[in-house]
Amino acid sequence: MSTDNLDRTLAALADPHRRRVVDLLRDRPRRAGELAAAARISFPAMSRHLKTLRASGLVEENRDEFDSRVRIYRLRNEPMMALKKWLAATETMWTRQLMALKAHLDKTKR
Amino acid sequence: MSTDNLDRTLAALADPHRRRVVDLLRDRPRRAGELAAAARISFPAMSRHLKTLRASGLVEENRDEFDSRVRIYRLRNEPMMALKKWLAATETMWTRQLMALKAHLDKTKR
DNA sequence: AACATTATTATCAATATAGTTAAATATTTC
DNA sequence: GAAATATTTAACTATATTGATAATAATGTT
Repeated sequence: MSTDNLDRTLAALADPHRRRVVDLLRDRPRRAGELAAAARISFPAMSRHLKTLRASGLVEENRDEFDSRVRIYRLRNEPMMALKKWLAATETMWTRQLMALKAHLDKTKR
Repeated sequence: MSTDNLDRTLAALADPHRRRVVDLLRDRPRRAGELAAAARISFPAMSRHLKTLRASGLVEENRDEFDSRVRIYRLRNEPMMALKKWLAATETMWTRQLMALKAHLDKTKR
């Protein structure tokens, strides 16, 4: 089965460390090293998680304007919006079912 | 890092076959065999995917009322709602940032 | 230029995931 | 009760993921 963008978003979010990163980036953009320290894993491990997150489009990277050794990661909202949209479809289903149930009950009552 | 419920939900949804199942179950509850056929994978493979989905709480299983050999799977909404809630937190962030930007622009204009 | 800092890529071992076929379980049908 | 049906569990293989340490790359500092 082909792996579309939503798949990669969900796969990226499935890992606890990566979800932690997303949660941290919600507050503000942060440097790679800061994220590694916060997640209590090695720099290389975090680096690969960030790569995964970047590939999914969930985060973007920019060099610090004063020290280009430093890479600042920040959240992108597009993948989240896509996920939200997919979730909305599920909700539509529930609404539909509730309406069907209501219709049924109304009919039975008659 | 501990694997909480949201992690398991996301991990379950990360697999394309399992997302396909969720999409199929949106229409209506279906039997295990029907899902395997629709996803073009073997019964055992589907069975394990369903087990994963059940463990995450995304689906529930019930025997068919007329033929108890048949197992009917249907969607549960609770994990989806939890996911939606988590997503909402991210959106809050964007709103906050936009408001901050607006405040900044207002100040600069003055 | 030499050294320090920030982060990534390479390599390897451990673990997890997913698929397949064969066997087992439970239930219905004849 | 023997055969058929629906599904799961077992056993095994192939592939992917993740983490750690060592090596590399790029930039900044003295």
